[in-house]
Amino acid sequence: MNKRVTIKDVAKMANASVAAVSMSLNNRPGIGDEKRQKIVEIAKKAGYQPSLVAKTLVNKKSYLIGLVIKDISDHFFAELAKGVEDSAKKHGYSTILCTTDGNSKTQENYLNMLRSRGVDGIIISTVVAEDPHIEFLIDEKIPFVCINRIPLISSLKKKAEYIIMDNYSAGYKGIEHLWRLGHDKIAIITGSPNASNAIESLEGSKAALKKFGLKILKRYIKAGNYSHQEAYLICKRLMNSKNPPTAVFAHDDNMALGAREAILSSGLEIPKDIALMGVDNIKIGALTGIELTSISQKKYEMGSMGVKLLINRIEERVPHMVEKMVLDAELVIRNTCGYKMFGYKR
Amino acid sequence: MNKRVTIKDVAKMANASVAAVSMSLNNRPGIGDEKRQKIVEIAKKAGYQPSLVAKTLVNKKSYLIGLVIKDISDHFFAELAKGVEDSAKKHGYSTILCTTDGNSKTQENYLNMLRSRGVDGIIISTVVAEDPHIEFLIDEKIPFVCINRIPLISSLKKKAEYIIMDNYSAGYKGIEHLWRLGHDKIAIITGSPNASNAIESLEGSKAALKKFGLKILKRYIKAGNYSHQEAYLICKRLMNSKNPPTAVFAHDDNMALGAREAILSSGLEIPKDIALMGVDNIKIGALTGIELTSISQKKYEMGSMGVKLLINRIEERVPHMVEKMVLDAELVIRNTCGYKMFGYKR
DNA sequence: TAATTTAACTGAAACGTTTCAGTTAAAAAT
DNA sequence: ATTTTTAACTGAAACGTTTCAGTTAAATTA
Repeated sequence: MNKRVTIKDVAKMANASVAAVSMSLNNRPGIGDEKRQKIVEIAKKAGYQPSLVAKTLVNKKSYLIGLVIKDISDHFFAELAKGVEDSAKKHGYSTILCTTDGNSKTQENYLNMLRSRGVDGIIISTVVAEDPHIEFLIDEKIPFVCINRIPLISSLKKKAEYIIMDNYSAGYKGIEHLWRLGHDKIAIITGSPNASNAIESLEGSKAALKKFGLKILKRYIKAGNYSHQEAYLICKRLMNSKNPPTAVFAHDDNMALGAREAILSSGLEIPKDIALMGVDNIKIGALTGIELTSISQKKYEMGSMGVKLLINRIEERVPHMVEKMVLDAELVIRNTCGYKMFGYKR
Repeated sequence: MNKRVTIKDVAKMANASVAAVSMSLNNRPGIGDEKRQKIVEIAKKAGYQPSLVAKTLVNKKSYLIGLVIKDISDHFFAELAKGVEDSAKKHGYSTILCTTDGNSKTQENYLNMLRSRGVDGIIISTVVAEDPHIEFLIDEKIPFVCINRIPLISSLKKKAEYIIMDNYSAGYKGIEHLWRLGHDKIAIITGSPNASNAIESLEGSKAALKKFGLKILKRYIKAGNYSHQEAYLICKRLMNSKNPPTAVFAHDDNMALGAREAILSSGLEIPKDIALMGVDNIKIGALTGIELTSISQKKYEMGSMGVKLLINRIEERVPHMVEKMVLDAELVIRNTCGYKMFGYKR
């Protein structure tokens, strides 16, 4: 940092009091038009820029929000982050980027840091089902909104504000689609077992399996932790097993893409030999030659809506209530399941 | 923000002076071991967390860096951001994410904001060739490092620290590869005409064209502004022109992917009917069925190295010199140019 | 014209830290 | 036993703002 020109400096230049300068620059009443204009002008000429850190200290308002995600290079989070940043910018807030890489300790450190920096609120999409850190946010009365994942402990869930997709329904719809296409041997690659979205998707999928009279087989249900690489390995193993599935439903597009590599490298064709389906509807899924059937998640919108909620809460303009939004899970049919080629069988 | 427990509070609890507490907690000398321990313990018990904003104000050190990029949902920037954030975290800094969407006014606003927030330094990858804002960073002595793009005004270029790829060479190598594969009608989709990387890539490409005796034709050289959609449109037009190219070299993978959609939608096959090449080597280029030949950019490394340089500069550990790194442009051959199928013709 | 209201302006405290110059008391040196 | 040195500790100023209680002077009222 540098020898900045401070409010004192302009006070001296304008020979006015520090208070007068502050009032002038912030359009507060209590100062004559003439003097105000003079001060404003002098401040401008001197290149005065207020110190947001000093302001933050006295106003107890930082215009800063924290964004806590797993990995910014993941397409899902990148879109989400874009929504967050755009909306924050529009409302006059800045965004501190915190990526945890799924590490709970890192998340804790970040949460502490954000609090120390006096952020006005937090957008968090890394909470796990029984997250030990969320309580701290509530205790400290730091506004926050969960995106995509929520705490599952009911006392916390009640108090938390969130925007999520209807994951149960997503999990259900995927299986339904595959089943109607004629598949009976459907493998599922789930997310992290401690993430609410993964848990609920799986429940939805299981419910559908049951509904359609399909067995819930351990060997067809594998945890992929939202990792491309992991999904690749799992799928590879699945392909080589004695009774390989005819369809794989990955509960995340990145994993679906990993599975795709495994399938293709086995010489199989999609969807002719095997159906593949993901969740999230990331952009690259639409590329010609990929054309991944998926379940749409409104990533950008979740981000931008998220900060809107957050700011409502921060500025308490809106009569306070804990907002909970669950967005519809919408099937987007492309080419990896074969609907367009073969149609529904049942 | 909230009723936090401050240093005063713990001073009272420990009945010690505020100074004593500060010294204890920061491991400064001048306080007895016994008292220090007692204070540390009490602080911990009370859940004391220092206010980084107060610290910043007095220390004139924020442990904050600004990251200024165009678009976080762009794979290139997302990887870069990951490198930046990881490295910042490792060094104890936090990252403020600023996305400009290519808007110069937005960039200016962000730069001012960052200064007002007292960031210790800035990573910026949105400077244009004749950027009017860079000078301000130099004047204010705010450490910054440019990534991927630099100011081209020589007085500024001299003073700026940066990490870039050898874009000239990238532009050259792409044409060379295509030429050796037998192509004479090569279209180029360039980046933004005011970005140094685009300018230099184009120069490299032109030099190669010349070298190999090819004409530099206006109708084959189009500015795509790093936009997928724009490149799609351009390529579509190219395909429909009376004398369509047999190869297109997009100076960015996103644009290459846009071009790819255009080509494929015309019923042409890659690389059989037309060759396609990009720059950046983004991850999805490696997906089976895409397999885009490209020029590798070390995105993550540029980001992490960038903050390393920045922090050296900030903390002035390293004898000060203006660092300039230009990374090799390395051709990564996949399937969109036909090398593996046909080999070099010349 | 004197008393009162109002508007313009200022000084100083406060926000939560660090640090510097002092003060006190114990330890070391004479 | 007195002086000197050292160590432990404290009060207050400073960082750059905002705000509140006062002060001054001009404008209004009686």
